[in-house]
Amino acid sequence: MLNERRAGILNLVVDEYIDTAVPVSSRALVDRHHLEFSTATIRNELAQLEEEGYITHPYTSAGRVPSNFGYRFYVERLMAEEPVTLAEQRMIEHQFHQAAPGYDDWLRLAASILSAAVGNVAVVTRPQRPLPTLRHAQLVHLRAGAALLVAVLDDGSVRQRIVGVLETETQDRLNARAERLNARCSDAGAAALRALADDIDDEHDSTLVLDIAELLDEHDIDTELYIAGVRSALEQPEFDSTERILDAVQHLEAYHLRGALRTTDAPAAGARIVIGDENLDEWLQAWTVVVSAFDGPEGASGTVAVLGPTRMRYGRTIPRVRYFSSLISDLLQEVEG
Amino acid sequence: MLNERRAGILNLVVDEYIDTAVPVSSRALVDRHHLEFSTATIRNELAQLEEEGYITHPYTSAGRVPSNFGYRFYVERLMAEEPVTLAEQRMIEHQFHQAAPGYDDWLRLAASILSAAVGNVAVVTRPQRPLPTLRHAQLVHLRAGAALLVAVLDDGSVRQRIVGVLETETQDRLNARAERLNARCSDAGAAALRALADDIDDEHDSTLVLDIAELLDEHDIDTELYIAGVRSALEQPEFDSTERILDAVQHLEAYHLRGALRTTDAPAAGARIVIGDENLDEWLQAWTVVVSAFDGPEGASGTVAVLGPTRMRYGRTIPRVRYFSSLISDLLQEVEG
DNA sequence: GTTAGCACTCTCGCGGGGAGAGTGCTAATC
DNA sequence: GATTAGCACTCTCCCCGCGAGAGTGCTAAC
Repeated sequence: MLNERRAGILNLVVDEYIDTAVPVSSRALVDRHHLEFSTATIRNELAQLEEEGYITHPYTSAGRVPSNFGYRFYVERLMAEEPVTLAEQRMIEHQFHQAAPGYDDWLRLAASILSAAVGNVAVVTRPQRPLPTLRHAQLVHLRAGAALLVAVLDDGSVRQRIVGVLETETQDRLNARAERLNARCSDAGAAALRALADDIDDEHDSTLVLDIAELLDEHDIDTELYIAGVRSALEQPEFDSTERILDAVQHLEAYHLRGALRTTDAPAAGARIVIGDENLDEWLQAWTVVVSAFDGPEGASGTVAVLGPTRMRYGRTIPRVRYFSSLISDLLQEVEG
Repeated sequence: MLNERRAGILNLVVDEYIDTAVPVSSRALVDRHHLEFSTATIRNELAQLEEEGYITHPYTSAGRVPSNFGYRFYVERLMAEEPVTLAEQRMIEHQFHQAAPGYDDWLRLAASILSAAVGNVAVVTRPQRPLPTLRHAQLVHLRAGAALLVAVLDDGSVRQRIVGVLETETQDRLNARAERLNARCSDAGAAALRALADDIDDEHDSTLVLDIAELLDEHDIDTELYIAGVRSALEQPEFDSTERILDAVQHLEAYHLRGALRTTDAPAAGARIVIGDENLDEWLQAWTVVVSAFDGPEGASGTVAVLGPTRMRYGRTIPRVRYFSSLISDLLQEVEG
């Protein structure tokens, strides 16, 4: 369908457009890449490429712009990847080893370095287990009648809620109660806890167990997200009008991103690329998402993603998302004291 | 200095400008408020007000715009407050009682309702104690040689970091170690922990105690922030150019806001209003911050704030910040089961 | 002290128009 | 048959000018 010359021209068109954000003319192609054909020949080929749906015209006589279909083909067949150089790797790893070890700093750092490297929004999620179990529950006395229930899960995440308790409970009595709960509930998942709750005589203990079960289920809602580089993405020429920026700002909030990342499941190795209208969310139709999963301890997994306009430096972005995904996996493996 | 009529006119100018965002002309004042004087008289008064620094001119022949000094005077002497009506209060309280009790949902909700009520950015911080002490420490086994240290503080906040441990530690042994630490360290502050660490023979326990002390000190860095309403603030006409929006977007990230709120200490009762160049942060020079503190349990305190352009509906914003501040205090007092 | 009147200033929006960039097509060329 | 030169045509973009309109400041009269 696409002979070699035509594919080569498509490649150049996409490269050029990604680089300049300006619709690509036949003249620009010939001049900047010293093609051995005249602009007229190139024009014929461009017309063909348009016919086949790889590129379009913003208006009658302007240069060509890749279509989503064109980007797809480019990503799968044409694109030259720009690998992460050793020097770059060393710089990045250096920054990680300077940060305090811990999810918070590492994941925040990852988002920030990645976004700077690709010039778009980067999002990293904290690793979570699909069906977490309870490691340890705790009750912190707030005041007569109320306590903070803190649950530490087996993937290390922490969830809390305020619960009512007897007016007479002191911190000591709450501790005793918590110990009792831990003895019975440690390592139980939400379903197991619900079953357990029925067998417990003490009414208050039983309610607490149900509370914990609910906390375990809050999974999706509560995923911690680390976002960076909103500004650099919005500086791209596609965001020329204020409404476009405001829309983007609104959607790039944690709440929306969580939903967006949930719909595109991330491959453990390599990266998934979702271009433009391949996205399910409507607001993402003009965006491309490059996403990959990384491994945390105990079967937990997190997500690394980059979001940007469909006109994105794919050749640069994709290897870097892959690299960060495996880098974080490694870091979490090799934590030293 | 400012006779009654002049003050009244200033009041009208500020009201009008806040409402329309258009420089206020003598004609507009006379027509819209049925003044008993002619535009010429008003013009004379406006010229006087300008002389005295309450208002300015964007260019030679345009209407008047309040200066920061004018806003200050308006806020302190002129402004008519728009109290939170009973109906409004009921609606708001209703929403709170529908949410799951807990800092997370409540504070997020507070930010979101407040921002909708005033049409600007709202920020709420989780209540923290100035010098927190340890409630309970915990070690979660990650893998051989590494564990997650989780510290629950007396204000209910949770901090964690990854720490190195002996290769041979199992979860059971980590539990035992944690219990040993809790027995000695409960209710200790950072300073007390540091002193304690010297007396501990076991080298690993001692390191852990120091780790906990560091976690207690992370105070500022780690404040949880709930931000809402960025979009509605940026929709105001002062953000007409894309650079202005991008600058604002960048600065309205959690990282910057934390710094901004730290510099303006919030009064426990009432609200502090910091207008334009009264702000220390440079990027805030075009913003007004209305901030108030609320009480959490155990002497902890949090912050409610609204940020917007200096042209802000002060009469509406200030009572609402006050109201939310006391509402949150109350909610945290009266938690029921 | 107040006001009518007027000259003056500055912005804003609109329309015209020319330059320029590109295309598509046709006819000639290799 | 592929390639190319040439040319007419299209569409955008930007600049410019200009008139309308909004407002002021000032002066002189009330």
